[in-house]
Amino acid sequence: MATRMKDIAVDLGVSLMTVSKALRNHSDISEETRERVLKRARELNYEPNWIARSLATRRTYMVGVVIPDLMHSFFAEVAKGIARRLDPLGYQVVISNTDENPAAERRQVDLLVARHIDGLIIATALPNWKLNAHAAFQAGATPYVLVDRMPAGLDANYVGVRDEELGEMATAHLLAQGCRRVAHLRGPATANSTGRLRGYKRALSKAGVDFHAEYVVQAGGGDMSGFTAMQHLLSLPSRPDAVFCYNDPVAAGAIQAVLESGLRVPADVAIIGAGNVHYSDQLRVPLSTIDQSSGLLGEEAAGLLVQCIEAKTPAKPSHILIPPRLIVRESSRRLAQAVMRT
Amino acid sequence: MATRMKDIAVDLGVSLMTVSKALRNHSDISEETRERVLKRARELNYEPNWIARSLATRRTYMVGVVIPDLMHSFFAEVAKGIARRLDPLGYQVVISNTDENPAAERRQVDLLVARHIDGLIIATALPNWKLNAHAAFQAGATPYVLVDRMPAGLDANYVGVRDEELGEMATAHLLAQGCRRVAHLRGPATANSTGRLRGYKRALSKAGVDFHAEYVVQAGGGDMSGFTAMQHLLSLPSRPDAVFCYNDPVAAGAIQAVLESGLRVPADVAIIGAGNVHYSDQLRVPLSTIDQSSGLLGEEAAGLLVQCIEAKTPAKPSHILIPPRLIVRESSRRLAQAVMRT
DNA sequence: TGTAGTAACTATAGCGATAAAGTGACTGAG
DNA sequence: CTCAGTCACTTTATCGCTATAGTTACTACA
Repeated sequence: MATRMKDIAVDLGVSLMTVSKALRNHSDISEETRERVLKRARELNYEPNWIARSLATRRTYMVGVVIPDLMHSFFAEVAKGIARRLDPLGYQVVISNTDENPAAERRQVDLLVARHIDGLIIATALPNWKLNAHAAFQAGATPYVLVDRMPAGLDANYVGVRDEELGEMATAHLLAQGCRRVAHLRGPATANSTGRLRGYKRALSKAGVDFHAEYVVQAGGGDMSGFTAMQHLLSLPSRPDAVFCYNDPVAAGAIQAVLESGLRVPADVAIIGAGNVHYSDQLRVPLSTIDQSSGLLGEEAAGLLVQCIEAKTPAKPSHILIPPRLIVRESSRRLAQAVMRT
Repeated sequence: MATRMKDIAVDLGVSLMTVSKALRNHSDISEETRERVLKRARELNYEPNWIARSLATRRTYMVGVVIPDLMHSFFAEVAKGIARRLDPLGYQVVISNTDENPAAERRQVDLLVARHIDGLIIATALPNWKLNAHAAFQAGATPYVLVDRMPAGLDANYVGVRDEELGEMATAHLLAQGCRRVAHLRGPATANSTGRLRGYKRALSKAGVDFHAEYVVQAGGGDMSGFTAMQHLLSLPSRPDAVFCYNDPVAAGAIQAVLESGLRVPADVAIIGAGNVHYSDQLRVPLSTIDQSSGLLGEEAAGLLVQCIEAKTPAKPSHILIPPRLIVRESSRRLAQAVMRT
């Protein structure tokens, strides 16, 4: 069996507590004894049993991460960012997948809270964070931070991208390419999607281009929805010459729809997405996108969460917003100077 | 604070053990008392404290999963398969990323074992599983299962694909398209890569095509390595007209190299990969590939692991091999009948 | 009628740590 | 010389649960 503190204690003829304190650099122990304990611990290959420790301290040094889709490289990158930040601090990251399913999300959150994780980072699939959405949070005060997705009507710790700025940046880029019939495939009814839509409108108005309601079509978030939504746009009497898509998967679906209809990207329809998922540059038409610094997002979320965990008193929710970055590739490049601009 | 068994016990005027047994459906308890306990537990919203339980039972119901790259959708899918199988059994899955780095892998495995996980599933980044590779396994007898990657010189529980069959299938397909100068971008020096290479050779010999050593080039495993390795192949005096790539990322890199050199895929060079990663059909040229049933792989590995965990006596290692499946897309389709063949 | 046997609980010890309070030997100020 | 004040430990009490060994009543059988 593994060595326990007691073994070291008996071995050294001291009390168990002396060992415990020595190992944790407690001030109560003489330099000499500490050395003896540390030495023997190393020799016996002692490893603290964190289960016992957790029971006594009520800390598990585990952090839960709940994301809608592991397969979406954006979230995988967020998760890696989180781990990168938390690993050196001794936290173990536990990732759960919800497949964009609110019920699954609730279940996973409950499971993690029941596991007594110290904190939670969530990219939620819930469009609005109704009271009672996550029962676990009412009772236990497990600290949590939201990333990327900001559900409507909630004030919580949040780390995300400036959505309005993102929408404006993407749209302005398309306008700068000379496109005038710029459409938008918007996402689900979340604060993010609404923010991006606002940015889209603002860019149009700044450029003095009229807003046409039929140019804004709802797409879910996956490539299939992008495909069908794009088909709809293509069927309009006055077909758009550019589309700002809610995210990269939607954009990938949109490109497919355009190509299948016999039109060209970007010559006939310029397209830009958002998220800069890692295969975007290998698509049939390398995809222009707005980078959301997914790794950084994760790191910031982790940092904020640790703050909350270690704070004695629960501070009021804070928001960290990261600026978007335009990445121009082939799918939206119509003018030579566009290359320069980036 | 959360309700404890003791609260229920006092509340009901029975002993703590009665509650404990009742909640675990122990035979020792009368139907009537059990009902009373269950009812009160529900009312008080009791949730067992698994940390305490773990301390007493020496089981955590956590399973570690160590993979080389979360961003690679193949592994993300394996992880999802594992979770799909383990979740209903009450296990929590803890995923760790190693970035293909052997040292990181060792560290992650140690961390997980120190966490007292019940078992481990590893897609290793170690080419050969030297003695002492994972110190954790010498001492503690944490059961583990390897997936996908089979390091050389080891007999352990393993779940993977029939590599030789995979290599033969891919190569035979390219030959069937009429290609005769079929090259192979092989992976690192692992049993998998070697198996695929054997399959490649066998297909050639079965078709009566001579084997040319210069047609086999080492590529790491990522798209960059595929890109440079392909450039090398293109510079050969007798340039290949088809390439079987170790995996999809390598194939994606290879396609890029071919296109950049001004040649066409598949007209000038047909390409096939392996793994069927989820964006393969959205690449510049939709990629033919060999599907490895990644989700199934994960499920099987999880099933095998649970068997090991629950076995009283450690059984001898078993191997589960899954047959590969050919998926023909544009990157290798030269003949009309190829469409029929699939 | 006495002895087993069973059903249904209860009591006692841990699991491997930590927190908080206690103890004895010195030290030093008044 | 005395008494409070450190220093360096040791003791005791949990943390919340489980395993194992009692402990009562009853029931049953010869």
